[in-house]
Amino acid sequence: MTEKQEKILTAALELFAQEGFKSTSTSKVAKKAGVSEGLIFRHFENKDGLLEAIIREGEERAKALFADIVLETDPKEVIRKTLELGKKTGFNRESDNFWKLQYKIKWELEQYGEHKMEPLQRALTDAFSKLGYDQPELEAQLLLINLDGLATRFYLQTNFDIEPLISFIKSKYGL
Amino acid sequence: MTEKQEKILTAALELFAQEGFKSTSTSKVAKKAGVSEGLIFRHFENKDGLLEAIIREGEERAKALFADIVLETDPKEVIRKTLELGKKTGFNRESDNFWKLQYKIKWELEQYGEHKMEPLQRALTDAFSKLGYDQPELEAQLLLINLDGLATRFYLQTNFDIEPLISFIKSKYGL
Amino acid sequence: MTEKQEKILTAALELFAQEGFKSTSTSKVAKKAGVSEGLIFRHFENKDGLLEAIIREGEERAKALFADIVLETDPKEVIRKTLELGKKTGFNRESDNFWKLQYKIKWELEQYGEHKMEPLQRALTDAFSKLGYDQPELEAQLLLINLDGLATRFYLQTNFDIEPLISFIKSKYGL
Amino acid sequence: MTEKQEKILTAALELFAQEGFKSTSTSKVAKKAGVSEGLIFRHFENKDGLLEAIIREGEERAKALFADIVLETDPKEVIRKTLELGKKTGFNRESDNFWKLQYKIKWELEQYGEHKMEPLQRALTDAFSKLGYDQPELEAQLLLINLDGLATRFYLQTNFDIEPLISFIKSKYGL
DNA sequence: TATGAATGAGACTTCATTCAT
DNA sequence: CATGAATGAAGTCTCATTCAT
Repeated sequence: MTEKQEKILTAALELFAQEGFKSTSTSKVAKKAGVSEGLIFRHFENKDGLLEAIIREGEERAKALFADIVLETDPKEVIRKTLELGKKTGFNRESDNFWKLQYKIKWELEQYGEHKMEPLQRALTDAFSKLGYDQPELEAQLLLINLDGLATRFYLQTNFDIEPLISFIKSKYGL
Repeated sequence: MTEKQEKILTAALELFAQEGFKSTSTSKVAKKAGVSEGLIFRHFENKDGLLEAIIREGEERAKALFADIVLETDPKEVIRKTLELGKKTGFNRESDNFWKLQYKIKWELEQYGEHKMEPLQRALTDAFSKLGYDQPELEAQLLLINLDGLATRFYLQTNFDIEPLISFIKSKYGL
Repeated sequence: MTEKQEKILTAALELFAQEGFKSTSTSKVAKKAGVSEGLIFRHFENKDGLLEAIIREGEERAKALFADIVLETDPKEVIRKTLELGKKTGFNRESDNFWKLQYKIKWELEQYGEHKMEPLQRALTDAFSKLGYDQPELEAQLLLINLDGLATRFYLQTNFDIEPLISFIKSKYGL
Repeated sequence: MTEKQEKILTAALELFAQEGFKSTSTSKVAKKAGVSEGLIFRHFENKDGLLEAIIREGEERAKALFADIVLETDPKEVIRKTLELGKKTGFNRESDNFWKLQYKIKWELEQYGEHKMEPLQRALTDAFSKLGYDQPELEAQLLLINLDGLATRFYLQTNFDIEPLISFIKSKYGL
C-alpha cells in the first residue's frame, strides 16, 4: 500500500461517510487526496473497488475490535465491553467517519453485514447464558439491535448525547 | 393531486426505496410511472421536490399513525401499540417501500427527523412515568432506539424474523 | 427519424469512413452534426448503436442495389450490372463514404457480411450456369472476390484508375 | 534487437492483428509481452513507433518473399509462385497474424502500400508479356487485385476455403 | 536497461432540467 | 396538462506517455 493509495482511501472514506457513496464523485476524491483521478482506477480498478477496499478494511477493524470481547471469559465483562465498543472507536473525528460509513453504506448496498457480527453475537449469547438469563439468544440479539439503534441516532441526530443512554442500558444489565 | 401525480409519486417511492435517491434517475421514475419525464418537473419542480413530497407524505402518515397512540390513556397500551407500530404498517410489500424509504433516506439526507417522533416520545415518557419507572424519559428514548434498530434489521437483513423479538421486548415490559 | 438524427448519422458516416470507428470520438460526431453529444446517446443508445444504425442502413441500400441485378434474366446483363455496381454508387463523394465505410468496417468488426452478398452470388452462379461456364459457382465467387479487391484498391490507393480494369474484366466475359 | 524488444513486437503484432491498432492499449501489449509498459516507450518511442516497426518488418518479409518470384525466369512459374504466396505464408497461425495485420492496417492507415508491390507487379507484367497476353500490365494488376480480394475473404470470412479458388484461378492461366 | 507509479487529456456515458409543440 | 427532443454539465473510466527509482 503506497502512500498515495492511503491518501485516496482516507479521502474516499471521509467523503463517502459525509456525502454518501453515490454522491461522491471520483474527481472529488482525487482532489481531496491530492492525486490525479486516474490513479484511483489504477489502484482500485473502479469506484466500487474503492468502496470494497474500505469495506474490507472495515471488516478487518471490526474483527480486531471484537477480538478483545470474544476472548473475554467474564460474562459481565463481555456485555460491558460490547456496550463500550463505541467509546473505543467512534468518539473522535477520525474514526467517526470510518464507522459512520459502515452504517451508512449498509443502506446503499442493501445488505446487512451479518457475518461480521456473528462472533460477537455468539459471545454475547454465551455470556447471557452464563448469567442465567432465560433467553440468552434473544438477549444477545436485542443488545446488538440496541447498538444499531444507538448508532443510527449517534450518527444522524446532531447533539445526540449517547452517554446517559449507555449508562442506562448498563444499569439494566446490572453493570 | 391528479392521477398522474399519484403515479409519479408511487413510482418514485418504490424506486427511491429500492435503489436509493441518488441512484434513481428521473427518467426511470417517468418510465415506471408511464409518464413523460417533463411532467415530473411540471408537478414537482425538480428531483428534490419529488423527494420532499414523499417525505411530507411520510410525515402525514406518521402523524396519523401516532395519533392513535398519543390519544391512548392506558400506559401499557401506549407501549404495546408503539411496539406494534410495525405490524400496522410495514408488513406488506406496498407500505414496506414507504417506511423503508423513510429510514433509508435519513442516511442520504444526513438528518434524523427528530421532530416527527416527539409526540410519540412524550406519550411514552408519560406512560413510563405513570407505570412508576425510575427514569421514564430514558426508558422512552430507549424504546424508540430499539425500534430504530429493529427497522434497520428488518429492512436490511433478509430473512430477519422480527416477531420473536417484538414479543420478547413486550415481555420485558410485562405485556 | 428526426432531422437531428439524420444529421448525426451523416456526420458519423463521414467520420467513421474517413478516420475509422475507434478513432472517431462521439464528441467529434456531435460537433460535426451541430448537436449536443448527449443526443447521440438518446437516439442510438451508445457508440456501437450508432455504428449499427449505419450498418443496417448499409444493408438496406445493398439490398436495394442488388434487387435490380437479382431480377435480371439476361445472364450477360447480370454480370455486366454486377461489374458496374461501383458506377452506380461509389463515384461521388457522398456515397463514397458510405461504401468505403462498409468495407473499412469489416476489418474493425472482424466479420465479413457474407449473408448480404448471398442473393448476388446466387444470381451470378445462375448466370454463369446459363452461359455454359464449367464451374459457375467458382466463377461467381471469383467475380465477387475481384470486386472486393477492386474496392480495396479504389478506396485506399489514391489515384487508382478503376475504369480500365472494369473494362478489362468485362472483356474477359465477352461484354 | 534484444529479447524483450522481440517479445514486445510479437505481442503487439498479435494484438494489433486481432483487435486493431486503436483498440489495443500499450498496457495490454506490455502485459502480453511480460514487460513493463515503460519499456515500450524506451524502445519504440511511442505507440506509432511500435506500429512502424511492425510495418517495416512487414516490408522486409514481403521483400524476402517476393525475391524468389522476381528472380524467376520462367513466366509460368512467376504466376504460379505468385498465386502460391499465401501457401508460403498465411497458412499457419503465427504468420497469419502477421499478414492479416498488413491487410488490416491498410484501412486504419488509409494508405495502400503500393511501392511494396511494385517489383512483383513488374515481374508479373513481364511474365504475361512473355506469354503473349494482350494486355500484360492489366493482367498483372488484375492478378494482384485478385489476391487482395482473396486475402479479404481469407482473413475475414470464417471457414472460407481458399484452396479451390486458387486452383481455379491457376487453371485459368493454364497452370 | 527496466520498472511501474503517476499524470492529464480525452473517451464514452448519464442525467437533471428546459422548452417547443 | 402533457410530451419527448434537446442540452450541458458532470460522472466514470481509459490510455499514451513521463519520470523517479
